[in-house]
This record gives sequence, structure tokens and C-alpha cells, in this order.
Amino acid sequence: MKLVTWNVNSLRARLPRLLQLLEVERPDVVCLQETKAAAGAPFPLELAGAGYTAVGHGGGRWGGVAVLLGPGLQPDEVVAGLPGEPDPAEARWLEVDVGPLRVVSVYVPNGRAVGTPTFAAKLAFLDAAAERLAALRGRSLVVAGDVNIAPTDADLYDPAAFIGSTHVTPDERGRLGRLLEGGMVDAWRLLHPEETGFTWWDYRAGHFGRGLGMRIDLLLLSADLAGRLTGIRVARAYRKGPGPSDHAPLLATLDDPG
DNA sequence: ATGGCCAGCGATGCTGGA
Repeated sequence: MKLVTWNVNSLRARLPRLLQLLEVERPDVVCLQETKAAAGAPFPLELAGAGYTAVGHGGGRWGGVAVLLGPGLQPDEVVAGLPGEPDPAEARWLEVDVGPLRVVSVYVPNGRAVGTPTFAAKLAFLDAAAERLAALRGRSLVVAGDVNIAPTDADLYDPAAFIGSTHVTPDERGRLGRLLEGGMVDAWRLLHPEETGFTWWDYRAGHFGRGLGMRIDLLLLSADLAGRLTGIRVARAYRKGPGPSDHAPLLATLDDPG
């Protein structure tokens, strides 16, 4: 089974690149973030044409998450929204049951600046996510998305450049740690303990070309699924070329259950 | 070479992203 998570920075704007990814990689499950699609907005017909069933949680002008399922897969239970989240209208959390798996696509708030109300809302969202994952403990669980936290300084191009900024504070990292309680595994780090694995690069100032990125998109797996992880990579090709997102897709492969 | 802001809204320049 092949899993993808990708902050597309607008589904509409990214559709050509998304269709390219679906055709080339043929993933089974795709978690999308920042679709910028309104609640109830129809998905582009091209997705169905490519063989994918889409489940969305719309967030209007900003935000929005979705899960795409490949041929032969259908959504069972769908839960949109996160109990206790600060602003449900931002549409940052979507759970979809796919066979024995519960798949979560999550887009954690940015937080903008430490000490602001939006930063407090980011922490509150993370608290709510930890509560929800505790409630889901024991299930075969995939939590995939843009967490807007660099887990450690090894996930930054230059730790000194982030002193005093969001994405690196103990408040944020501590809450990310709570998401990993109960045996959830950071899939990239499981197979790549040293390699940087950046998933986001600022559009500005040539950051991508200069290798100035961050690892803020994560695939978290419950322990049973982590044991089946055979590969994970950042598809940097989708950060290049015409009309890229500022995030690259993260692709993982799981062995079939034996 | 990991190459130099983008998307939405809406009609102009501002907001948000991280």
C-alpha cells in the first residue's frame, strides 16, 4: 500500500501537478492539506477520471483537508472536524476509515508569531489533537499532514535562523511529542534517522535551490503499521517545475499485512 | 546541483502562508 501526504497550497491551482503524481505514483491513499476549497465544493472531475474517490472537509479561502482513495478503495466511516478545535470552520482535521485503517489528514495552524492569539490557537489545536489520538489509541492509525512544527533542530536548515520564531518552540514540540504517545511513530525518522528530509521550502529568495527547507510534513503511524513500513521518500520533483506547491509530497510504502 | 513568492478574492492591493 502506498500512502502520500501533501500540502498542495490550493487544490485548484495544484490540480495539474496532483494529477501527475496520481498517474506516476498510483498511490492508494492521498492526504491533502490546504485545499483552499469551500465546504461542499465539488472536487474536480479529473480526480474521478484518474480513478480516485475524494473525501473533503472544506475550509473556504484558507485551510481545508481531503483524502483521496485509489481504485478499489472506498471510504467507510468519515469524521470531519476535531472535537475541541478552536475554529471548526478552518477545516483542519479529517478522518476516513479505509478498510482496517483510520486515516487522518491534518493541517495544523501556522501560529504566525509566538505569543499571539493565533499561536495560542495553534497550541489549543494540538492539545485537541492529542486528546483525539488518545481516544483512537489501539486502532491501526495513519496521521498524515502539515504539522507546522519542526520536530528537532535537525529538521531545520539553520536552527539559528529560527530563534524566537514559531515551529520550534518547546510549547509546540512538547505537544507534538504528545501526539506520538501511545506508540505512534514518525515514519520518516524511523527509516532515515540522520537524513534531513525537508518537505517545505519558502517560495522566496531561492530557498529551494539553496536547500533551505524544513521538515514540517509528517506521516505518523501506529506501531502495527510502522512495522510494515518498507520505504518513505520526499518527492522533491513536485517542488520543481511549473506551478509547484511550496511543500513536496511525502510518499510511504507499507507491506501488505502478513 | 534542492534555482530566486504564490493563491485567493476580485478588480487593487491586501491577507495568509511558515
